[in-house]
Amino acid sequence: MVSQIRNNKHCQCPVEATLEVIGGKWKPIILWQLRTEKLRFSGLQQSMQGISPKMLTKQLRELEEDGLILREIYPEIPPRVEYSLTEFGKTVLPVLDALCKWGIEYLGRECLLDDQSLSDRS
Amino acid sequence: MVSQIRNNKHCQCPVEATLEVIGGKWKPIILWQLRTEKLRFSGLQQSMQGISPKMLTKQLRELEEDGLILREIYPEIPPRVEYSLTEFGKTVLPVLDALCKWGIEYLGRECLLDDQSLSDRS
DNA sequence: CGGGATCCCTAGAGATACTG
DNA sequence: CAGTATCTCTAGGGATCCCG
Repeated sequence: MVSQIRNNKHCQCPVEATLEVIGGKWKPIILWQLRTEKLRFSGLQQSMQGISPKMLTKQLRELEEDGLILREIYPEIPPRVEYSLTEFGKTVLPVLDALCKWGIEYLGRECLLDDQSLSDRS
Repeated sequence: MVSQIRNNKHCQCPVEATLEVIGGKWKPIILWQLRTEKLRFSGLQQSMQGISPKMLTKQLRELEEDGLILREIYPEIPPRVEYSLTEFGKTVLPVLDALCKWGIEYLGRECLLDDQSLSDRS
């Protein structure tokens, strides 16, 4: 798995390296959306208000390159592509969960995403 | 404490809101450096290879504005300013720890910072 | 449907020099 | 010492149009 990770030489700090993989404006949301179900490109685009197709493509390619998500192409007419979390991708969910919990507890942000399945938040 | 947080209207997702506060290239490192000791501006600058004074100032101001760090000014000649974590700032350490651990475990990054005091990493 | 290609454009980072 | 002030410059995001 590790071999699939982009080797960003400028990332020496593991925190920075992690943020390089799961951080940014869109990646946490993408990972969160894929947490429970496979989604198509158009499905993801709809669930992420305001993202352009170019940006969504870029984020998905990077997540795929890092081995977090799987891209399955069905050679149909019209074409269908489904994205899902890999087993490796699932290992970041607890980390996202930690970020989410701190945001809710200390920043008073409500979780606009589906907050039912935060692992064991009371 | 919460009232001290900048109200970024564009941050609805708590994960994004958290990353707004502790994310980026420099903030995790600053918080990490301050974890065990007060540091002066020059001390921080030395421990963070390559950061410009302008950028360091900006990051410190934002962290202060968000209530994570305390800025103490000693009216001496030459002037002395010391930065330290607030109690609120200490609450993010476990989150940083989670990011750090994932980076080390799954990205194979070594912790170049002082990795002794990662809470209870075996 | 699921993108790619192109153009544009500005926020923000670096470098350098200066100051109370 | 602990920062500002100024300038420059480019990576990266939005908008638009096109393609297999």
